[in-house]
Amino acid sequence: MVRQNQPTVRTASNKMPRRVNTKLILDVLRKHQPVSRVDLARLSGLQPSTVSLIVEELVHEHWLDEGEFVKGAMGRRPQLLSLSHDRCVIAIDIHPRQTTLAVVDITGTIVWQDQVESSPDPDESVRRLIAAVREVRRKHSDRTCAGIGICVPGRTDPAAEHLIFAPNLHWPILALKSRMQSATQLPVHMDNVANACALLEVWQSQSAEPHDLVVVEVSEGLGTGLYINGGIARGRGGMAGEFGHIPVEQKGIPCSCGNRGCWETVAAEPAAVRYYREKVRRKPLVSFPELLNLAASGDRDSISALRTMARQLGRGMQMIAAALAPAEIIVVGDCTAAWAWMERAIEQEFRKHPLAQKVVLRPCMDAATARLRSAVPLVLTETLTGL
Amino acid sequence: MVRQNQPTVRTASNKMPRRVNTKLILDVLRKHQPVSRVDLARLSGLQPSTVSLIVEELVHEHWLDEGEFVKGAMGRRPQLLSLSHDRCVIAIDIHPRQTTLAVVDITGTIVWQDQVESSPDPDESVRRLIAAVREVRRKHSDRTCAGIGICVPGRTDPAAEHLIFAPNLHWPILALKSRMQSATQLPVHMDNVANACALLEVWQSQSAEPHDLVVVEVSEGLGTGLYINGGIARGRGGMAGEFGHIPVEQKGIPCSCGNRGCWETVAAEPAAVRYYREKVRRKPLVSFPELLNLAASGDRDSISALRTMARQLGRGMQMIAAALAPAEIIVVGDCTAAWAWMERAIEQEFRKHPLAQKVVLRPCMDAATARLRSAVPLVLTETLTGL
DNA sequence: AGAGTTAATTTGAAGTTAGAAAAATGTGTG
DNA sequence: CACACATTTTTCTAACTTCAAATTAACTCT
Repeated sequence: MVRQNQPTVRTASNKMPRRVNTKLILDVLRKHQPVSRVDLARLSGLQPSTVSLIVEELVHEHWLDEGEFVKGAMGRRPQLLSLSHDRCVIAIDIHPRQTTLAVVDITGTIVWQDQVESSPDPDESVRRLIAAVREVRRKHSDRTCAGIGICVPGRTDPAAEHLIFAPNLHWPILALKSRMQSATQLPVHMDNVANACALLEVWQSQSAEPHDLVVVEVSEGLGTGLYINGGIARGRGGMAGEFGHIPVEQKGIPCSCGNRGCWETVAAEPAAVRYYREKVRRKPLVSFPELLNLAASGDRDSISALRTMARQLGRGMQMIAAALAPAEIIVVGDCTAAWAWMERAIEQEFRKHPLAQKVVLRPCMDAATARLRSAVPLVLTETLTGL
Repeated sequence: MVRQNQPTVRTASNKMPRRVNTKLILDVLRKHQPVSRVDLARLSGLQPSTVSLIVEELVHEHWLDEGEFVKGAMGRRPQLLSLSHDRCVIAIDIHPRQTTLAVVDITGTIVWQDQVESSPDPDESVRRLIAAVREVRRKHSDRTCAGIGICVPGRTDPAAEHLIFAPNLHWPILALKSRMQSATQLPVHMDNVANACALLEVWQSQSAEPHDLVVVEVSEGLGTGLYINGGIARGRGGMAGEFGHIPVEQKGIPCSCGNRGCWETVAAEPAAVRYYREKVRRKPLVSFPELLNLAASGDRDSISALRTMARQLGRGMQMIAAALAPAEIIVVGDCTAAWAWMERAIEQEFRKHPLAQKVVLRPCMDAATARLRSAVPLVLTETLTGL
């Protein structure tokens, strides 16, 4: 006799096919829009009749817009369908020195964006953020908001309820997600930069079936977002992806994690600053952004420091390539601004490993908007599978 | 106008809920058998009526056996259901020095097993294997065979059609899968030891929802099977899991991959043999099995060599813990016979890493039968989702 | 013997898709 | 300008599903 009563959600009801097929239609549409119903049927493998039913529903719910009739050869003219600019999500990008609020429609277009000033008092910061979101919703009340996507630096807990580790962030965000959720009555999804960017990359990918990819986020620390088997690998306690804390130097310098010689200690921003100071005679105190500026102005020592960092990045990425054989490794972070100087060094070192030959290695372009646009998959991947 | 006609299988028909729920029922049953229909409903979250329909089907197709009526307190007596011993799979375990053929029923019981002698001629070996399978099917024709699961040392190609890398194996198995498939008209699934064992561990797991886990296979080389996000992580070209080829020594000895100082060079069987030879004055040529025997007879030097290997294993597993945060790391291989001597060393080294604290580290017990029993999930995970 | 209890089945309603047929909406042609 | 033909889209029916409620089955207790 079994008495447990777990409210399992693993069961499939007779509504499941509709959920799956709706997601499928939207996926195909995202990659091929604008597209007609027949082509949607051809591309998805569904029957035209089924496509029509689903499309009707989606148009009615403002996911899709019916467009022009295409003048073609013979026969009835197909009507083009596109993702509606009416549906949007609210994006919140929390960055060490600034917080950005934006409205992004489901096509990925940033409709509106602005900074939100944070306060020294974390609680006040959250209040301001909530107020700003309310304001934005009112201003854009003509659009249907699908939810809120929050992109944070640092680690979130398994359920992405709280921010549990955010060294750079000077205001620890306690229960931001739940407070936002109850204040706005919208679905709120929060995740760290690396995971969010990984989701965005998959979302934007043109390939039919998603392949595994890894996002390496370089900042004060080194974080990775692992997209494996159709989802973000979270691991126990949401701690997966700490390649940055794999030791790579036998007698390295101490790391924040308590260990010594972690990859993070030789390949993140502080390491580049350190390399610079070791080179220059009059040891100046420079921040990483300043280092980037120096490099941009042609300063040799700073470029050299960035190259050293790049080599160390490439070296660590060998581990990622060997461990996971992802199709792509994508670098995110301020350092991508210096990609021109780093590319050769990082490539040279990375490709030394026999298992690194076929991995595409590239920077995430336009990182600032990427963090905002990532709110779309952040919200929709769950919203769509959930209903 | 779109002209592509990909025969996509991503669509959901109205039969999909049945597939999903059937799999769910079997999953719950596997973990709680014997169990009644009502309890199945409670545990799965499905309605009793739905459970009855699915159970009826499963009984009819010989997946389930109806058992006794339980004498309980009041009310109509529930009828117990169990996995049928009637359904079985054929397991083929290809091991460096021997190939084992077995009949395993879906409960995991090994019904019959025997060795198949291999020939110096690979082609002849395949023919003998096929003949042996035919013989076994005739002998066990009273059972319904769900398919064939082949467990191989070495790497298979992405579609697991061919064996592409099997250094230890002296007969390269060309197209074993397809030849077996056409010869027997049964679904054939082939995978390497680490992946197969990972699937088995998940299959046997008593926890409700599967957690990520990693199987480390120690033999001549070091291979891993990564179970992440509900499936084996394969990566591009099926090359995921090569933690063994991550460099861990700055100036290590050359590795078969072309690199130097890979984890594999310091923690696999040849490394243990090397450590032994470095210790002993009269350098004797011993194989790893001989080393294990020496250790079993109390020989200090061999035990010391195994301990050194164990420390190196623990060291490399830190990488796995940091990278993936799996709930478990499971060691497979002949060396598990020496676990008594290795455990402390491996634990001590492994737990040094701050991210390795919560990972369960253990050997796979009864590895020989594990390789055979893994044929069940190897065949059924796809068979069940496929229909 | 009858009330109470629990398990399993039956029945009807509602949601889905597939597939065929029909309708809509064009072009080309005599 | 009627009419055949082409192509897209919708309509309609059959077949499957699950769910929820009602019913039946089988047993215990008083």
